[in-house]
Amino acid sequence: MDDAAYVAALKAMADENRLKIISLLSQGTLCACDILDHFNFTQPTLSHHMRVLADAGIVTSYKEGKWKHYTLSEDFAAAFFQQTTTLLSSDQRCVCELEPATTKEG
Amino acid sequence: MDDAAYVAALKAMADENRLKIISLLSQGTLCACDILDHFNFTQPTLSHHMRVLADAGIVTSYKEGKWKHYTLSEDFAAAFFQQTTTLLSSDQRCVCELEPATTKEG
DNA sequence: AAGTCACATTGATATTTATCTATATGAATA
DNA sequence: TATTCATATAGATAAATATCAATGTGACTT
Repeated sequence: MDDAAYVAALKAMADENRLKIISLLSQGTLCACDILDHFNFTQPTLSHHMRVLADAGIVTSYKEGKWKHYTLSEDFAAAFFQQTTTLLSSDQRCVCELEPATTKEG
Repeated sequence: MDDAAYVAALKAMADENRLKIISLLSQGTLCACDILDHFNFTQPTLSHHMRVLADAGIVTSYKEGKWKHYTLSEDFAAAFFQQTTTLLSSDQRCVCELEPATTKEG
């Protein structure tokens, strides 16, 4: 997981409903319809949230007939902890040495 | 850190610029003007970002004359790791037992 | 083949938010 | 006291996004 993927993961997690989905999936695999039962938003909204989580690499999925099953990514937790540790530890590569994204006018 | 505070922390972290600010502060205390040197956005924008980080409990600050110094919260890292561990572990309190926020019709 | 079920996509809307310019505040300084 | 410096606040704008209703798609069922 690189920095961009870490930001994407944080963005995906930074939503009450998606956090609850992650919490549900930490118990085991669920199909979309079972996840939907725990919420009051509509099916397209769940579809949106699941896509965000999948794009961020937090969940994986497979189809079985009509159903789509979602599982927490095996690697996600370890990679996320790793990146968070790097971020918050003082011995990381020092970002202060990096240039701003574009040059300021002098 | 409760669930609401955890979401707030994730929202605050889910921004490239604020992540970089956190990374800078992991090296030690900095005043706002020193942080600003590493970015190309304006001073009011930094002020906004620092407020978000402070409101989320990620940074603390104190004034010294004209300067405002920012430091990573001492407790934040441990609390964040704790919450993340709880979220991703399968032996958490099962969210699936919780009711949806409002009752569905039917 | 027609219908139903599970899920995805489209297009619209409302809210949030990152950013800016302009200005205010408050402390140091000349 | 007038100025300058560091930071905050206000107000505006543009982009992102969470949500919905409507519809499409693909698989199973009858």
